[in-house]
Amino acid sequence: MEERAGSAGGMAGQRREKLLHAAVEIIVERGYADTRIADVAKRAGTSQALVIYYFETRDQLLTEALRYVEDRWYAIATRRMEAIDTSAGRLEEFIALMCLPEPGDEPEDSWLLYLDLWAQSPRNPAVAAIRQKIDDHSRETIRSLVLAGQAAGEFAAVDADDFAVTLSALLYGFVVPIALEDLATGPTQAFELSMEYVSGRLGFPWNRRRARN
Amino acid sequence: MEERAGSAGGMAGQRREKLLHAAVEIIVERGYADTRIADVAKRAGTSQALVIYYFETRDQLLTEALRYVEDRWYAIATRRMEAIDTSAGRLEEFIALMCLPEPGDEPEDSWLLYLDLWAQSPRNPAVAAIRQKIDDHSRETIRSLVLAGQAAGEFAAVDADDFAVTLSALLYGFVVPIALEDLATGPTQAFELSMEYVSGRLGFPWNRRRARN
DNA sequence: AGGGACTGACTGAATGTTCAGTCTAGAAAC
DNA sequence: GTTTCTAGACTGAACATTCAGTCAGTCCCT
Repeated sequence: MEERAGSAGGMAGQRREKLLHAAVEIIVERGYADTRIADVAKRAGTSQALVIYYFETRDQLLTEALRYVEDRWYAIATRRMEAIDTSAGRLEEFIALMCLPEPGDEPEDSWLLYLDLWAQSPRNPAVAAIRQKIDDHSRETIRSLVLAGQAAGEFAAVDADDFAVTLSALLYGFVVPIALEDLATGPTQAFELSMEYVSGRLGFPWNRRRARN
Repeated sequence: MEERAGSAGGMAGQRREKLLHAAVEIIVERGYADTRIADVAKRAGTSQALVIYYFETRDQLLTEALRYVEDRWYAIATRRMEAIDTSAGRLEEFIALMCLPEPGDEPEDSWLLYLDLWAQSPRNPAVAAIRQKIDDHSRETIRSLVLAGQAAGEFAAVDADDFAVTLSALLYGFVVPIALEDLATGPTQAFELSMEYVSGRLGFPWNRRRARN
């Protein structure tokens, strides 16, 4: 153990984040319902009691872990999209982020987390709130992208709300087979079919390029 | 390890089905992971030991319950679709069955089951197989409907496979908010947006009617 | 009588949470 | 500058409960 814990804030904050990171890993491996405090503690190299010391209850640990993932995902997504200047390009990036797993992905980016998120939602209000926020965020991202693209003359005049609801559903529908590695609907196919729908509906040109390393 | 207990006998068969029915109810109420043998036994009015007597393990009980639901759903769907004579009408019925919950619905028709099905799939091969079968079945249903409609001149010439994959994803994407009663994407909206996509893509006329008794 | 359907009582293995402290770093007191 | 004190970080060991699965035996039909 190199570091001593004393200094207020700094050390404790790091410890907290390490626990969250460990929790996410275990959730992906064992599933939300089968994630034990003991597993998380062992993965983080500490005691069970410490986990409770930081999070009070198992439930709070797990829900905070989900929030942690969600916040990180959108932070990355926002940064990546802002680096692109056309609405069509941004929308394509958004779709790629959802459909195409990337080589250096952390386990915490696994879509498996979303399946657990959905399954826990009906009986866990805290989880349900996280899911609602993610879904709203997704729809709003698409909606504002469409409006911006229409204002810039890139996109045809479709109802932005209806389009957002539909595309969001389509993408989450693809999340299931992608997360479960269903051979019948691979990431590339999901990406291309999504782009075909989007470009067709919004009336901008798009052709299968992007080998996505 | 022989055959399952009394799969042929009258009384035993009924008992078995009652247990499955109870299991489905409990899964919908408490969630797959939190479904206890004791809950199922109590709901069915028998003892825990009897449940094990019929199903050997908790896992077999739960996976068989999922199979039971799936079989019943498709039996009903097939019957309903066969009562309609146009491909467009059949497709509409299929979409309605997926999007619009009906008044007299048994709890076992709840889409909540699907969320659990997906969440269990990554770590439970038996569940994964059921999910795969359901998904394949869904895609194949759509695909053959499209081919039939094209042969009859009802539908435009789209790639039936791509269309099936896309529509299947869209519908399952709508299943999430419908099951979770997300106000942002209600059943009626999901149905109408799905039909708009389908009619637009396949090139047949459709207008918002159907009050769905 | 015999066999299948069925049960109450039990067990052993988890597992979330509590608890009674230990240890350390720095502040306060001297 | 040394000692004392304090608060927070952290832990090992229990505790209390929950559950899947076992077992010895009962009931009932033929």
